[in-house]
Amino acid sequence: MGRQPCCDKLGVKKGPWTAEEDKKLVNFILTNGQCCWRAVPKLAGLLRCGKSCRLRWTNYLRPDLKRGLLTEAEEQLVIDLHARLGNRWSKIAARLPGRTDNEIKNHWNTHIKKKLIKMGIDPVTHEPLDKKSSSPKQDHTSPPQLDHESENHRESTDGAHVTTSEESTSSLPENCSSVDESRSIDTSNPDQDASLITSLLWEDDYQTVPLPNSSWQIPVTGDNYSGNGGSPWNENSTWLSFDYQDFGVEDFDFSCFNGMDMDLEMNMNMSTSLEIGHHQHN
DNA sequence: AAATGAACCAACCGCATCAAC
DNA sequence: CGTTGATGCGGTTGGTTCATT
Repeated sequence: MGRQPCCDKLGVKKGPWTAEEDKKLVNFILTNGQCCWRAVPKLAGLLRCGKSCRLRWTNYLRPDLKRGLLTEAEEQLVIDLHARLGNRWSKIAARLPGRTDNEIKNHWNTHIKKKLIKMGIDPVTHEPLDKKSSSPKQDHTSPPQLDHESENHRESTDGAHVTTSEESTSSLPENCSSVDESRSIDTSNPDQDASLITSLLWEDDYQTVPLPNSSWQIPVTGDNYSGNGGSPWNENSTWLSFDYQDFGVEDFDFSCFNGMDMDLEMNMNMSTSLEIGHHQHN
């Protein structure tokens, strides 16, 4: 007997989610908290595979998501993080509260990449393009030093992996040259806030900030969902074609998202204030 | 106003990893 | 310790929207 496919290909709906499906999924999760994703579609009455449900939730329905374009500060942060972590979008996303890996990945591919190229910076290595082309050692097929470094980071930054002391000591805050490079990428950028964010983030002992959904299985209990703007859903619920009160969960407590690490909250506050600061710049 | 191309983004797919047995 | 199943991640695709001609 072979391994079961992640979902029955037969009778599983694909493609864009309808408001009705969203509603079912959110309603189910808010009511039941987390159970295994594989079981979610069945229990929620959805003709989707669990994977699809998880993706929909994490990328779109999660209440702590920010919507809209990344701010300059966030963008700069993504660049800095990418210089260190490479294409590990989930790790990068973990440092940007309210942003998903998919969102960041998309933004990188559609905006930042082009921006960097325009600025003469290789989006893969984060080195100047002309420098790169003049370097006989490097070619585009073999990712240069930075990629090698990021391979090390892959080990040292991934909590699941055991790190050697050498790897971990050389991992992040100490080895800041690339950040300095990327900081100097755009000296005309009035938004030095991003550098501040980055440095503060690295000071944070480079502990991976847990994603909010790491704790979303905490049962829904409280009564302050309608809160004081604390719930990101308040501001952002407009992007949904329905109102969360439709679910009868107006008293839903987002305490499961309060489980977010203080870092995360700090970062959120920080980026919010930076955002404001940035707007004031403009 | 219509046609076309570019840009954007949600969603899918396949592989990797981890935990349970 | 190997196998299996669930979940997570990153690359990619395809549909939709926007801009240009």
